[in-house]
Amino acid sequence: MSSENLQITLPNGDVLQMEPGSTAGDVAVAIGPGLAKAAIAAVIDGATVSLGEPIRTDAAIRVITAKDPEALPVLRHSAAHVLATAVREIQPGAAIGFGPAIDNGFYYDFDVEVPFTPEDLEVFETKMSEIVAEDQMFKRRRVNKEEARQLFSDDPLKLERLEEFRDDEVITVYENGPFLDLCKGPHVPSTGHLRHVKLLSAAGAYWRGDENRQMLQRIYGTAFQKKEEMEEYLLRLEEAKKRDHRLLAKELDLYSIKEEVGQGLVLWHPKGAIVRHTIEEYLKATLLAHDYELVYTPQIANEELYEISGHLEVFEDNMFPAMDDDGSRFRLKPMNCPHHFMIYSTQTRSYRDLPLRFAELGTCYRYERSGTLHGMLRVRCFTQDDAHIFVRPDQIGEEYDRLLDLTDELLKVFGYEYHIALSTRPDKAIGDPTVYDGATDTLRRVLEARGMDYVVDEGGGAFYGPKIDVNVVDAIGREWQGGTFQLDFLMPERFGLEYIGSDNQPHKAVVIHRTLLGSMERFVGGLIEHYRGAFPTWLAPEQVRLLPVSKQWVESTQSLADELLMAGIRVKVASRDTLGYRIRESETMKIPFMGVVGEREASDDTVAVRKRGAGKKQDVMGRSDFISMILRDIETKSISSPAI
RNA sequence: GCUCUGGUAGCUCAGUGGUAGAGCGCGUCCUUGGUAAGGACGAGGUCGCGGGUUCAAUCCCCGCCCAGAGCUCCA
Repeated sequence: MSSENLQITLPNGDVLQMEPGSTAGDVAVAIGPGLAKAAIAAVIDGATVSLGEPIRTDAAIRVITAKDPEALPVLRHSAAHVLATAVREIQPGAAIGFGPAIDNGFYYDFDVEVPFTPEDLEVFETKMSEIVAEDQMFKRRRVNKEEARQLFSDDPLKLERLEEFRDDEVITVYENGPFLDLCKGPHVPSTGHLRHVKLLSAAGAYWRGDENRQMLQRIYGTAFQKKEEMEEYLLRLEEAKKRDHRLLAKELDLYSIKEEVGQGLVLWHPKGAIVRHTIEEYLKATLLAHDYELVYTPQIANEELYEISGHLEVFEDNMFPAMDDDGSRFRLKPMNCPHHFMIYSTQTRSYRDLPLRFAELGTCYRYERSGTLHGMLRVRCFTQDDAHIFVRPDQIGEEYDRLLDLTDELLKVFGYEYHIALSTRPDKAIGDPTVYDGATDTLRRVLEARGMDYVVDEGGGAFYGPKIDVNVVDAIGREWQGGTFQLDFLMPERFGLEYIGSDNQPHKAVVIHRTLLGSMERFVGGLIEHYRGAFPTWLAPEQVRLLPVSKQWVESTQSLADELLMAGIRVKVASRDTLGYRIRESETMKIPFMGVVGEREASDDTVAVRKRGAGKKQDVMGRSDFISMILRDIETKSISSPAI
């Protein structure tokens, strides 16, 4: 064997001569003992592989250590194997499904007779630490299909996957201790690397995500390189639990969902309603200032409308059943667009009229599957901050620019960061691909011109047009679905939405479906979690609570309350129970300002002001100063004070 | 919709094959308070709904309703 050495290019540009048959791990050793020790995996020509992977051709190689972002998924995937090893040790009959790394950890699916309990998870976790302590090597092996069939003869799920391989495809298996898995890898060198692993939950999951197939039992877990990272992640989970809008909303009396009314149907209590009302008023004022026109449309429509739109064909599963009226069939509207199109088509429109922007806080009804309902975030009746913008093709770019301006203006007010995603043409797209792609390029240019960071979801667009999505990032870094600006070439065809051009000929308008906040339900639900229930003053249901030190000072306190009310401030006087009790209650209810009035304050016309979250710290101030301070907070929609 | 878990006072939960408890909240009274829970007494329950087993069911069994976790992340 006298084949030539392999030319290995390292990230710093150095070229290493390696003997044929060398592995990625050998490269790490050749670079230095420190790296060899820290190495977890390697990237060969862009593909992440295990250190045991032989190098076949000249290649660019980068060795991955715990510090590299690629290391975490490798670690977690290996953790999934260790989990499967443990489960198999304890329940040898458990058939194994898939066990990938996922966003925040990993899972492994098992086909077992009896679902796992939390106690099972503890047992598995203990077993896993033993496997980690044994430091079993992850050994990679290439096999052909026939060998693989024999290796996995007891694992029907693996066999099913196996049969999907082409005969010429490379099939690899990974072995650690007693456990063997059909797996493309890569893996860490040995189980000893998995020092911080935790199992989190177990639940059913369909084999291959298909609800027509058998249900497997999925165990979720997570793994980290460092203990502190694990602790931080678990803390974040705790924090998210504390912010759950369903719990906070109960404590703060914002909304409820009653069985007697129906699943997924939100009852807005006075305190929740005032939050929503305040947002809606602000939103409508902002839209009018941005040259939108408000419209109102009914919540039902003749079914024929949805035949024209095509919803009946593609969306019927998500629509409530029809109501019959002497041969006409009516549907609760699942979206507002067809109604808005009908308004557009009441007149012959000129190219000079466009863009036309019809906005409505439109209440829609969708039949969501019961298992997907979730507090205010997924409901069956919701009010959408909806608008349909009718433009000429040459106006698309400018209109998207305006939409991005408006988004920025709104989301800043609520203290949200956001990410932008551009979705491009899918295979199933209708119409002329050059029109679709041309429009997509226009959107891309708008984003580029604004210097915005964005991700591209290739093929993620709807079949009728590309879109830009705005995902908001909340106070603890979670992403929520926010705005979406969807271009539509299809509905103008279906509804004959035209305008007369300067050439005196009719042309098809282009529709932009857009929502900025999404639905009021989801937006307010998200805000509750974002603010942890501590709404900024302009949104707080009760902005000020006034506390007379004793009944003696109720009258003086009430006169201050009257002044606040006159100024348009939401205020309550609380005079029962002890002062300490009332202060505690005000804090619990997350009221932004407390004002205490006793002998001193009553005599010199002041108030002792205590801000939410500020503890004992208080400012004694004149009553008019107090009012103007609160008004300033409301007018500026301040999100920084008082403490959230 | 499917799998699992749960449903007991307005809320959070304990409990038992012999028709039920706590804390908070609520009501009344006492206390008239100076910065995160003053005290006493009291009202409040078809133990989710329907059926079955049993002398007896809130508890055991079956069905249903509702809630929670999960059901995309592909060897």
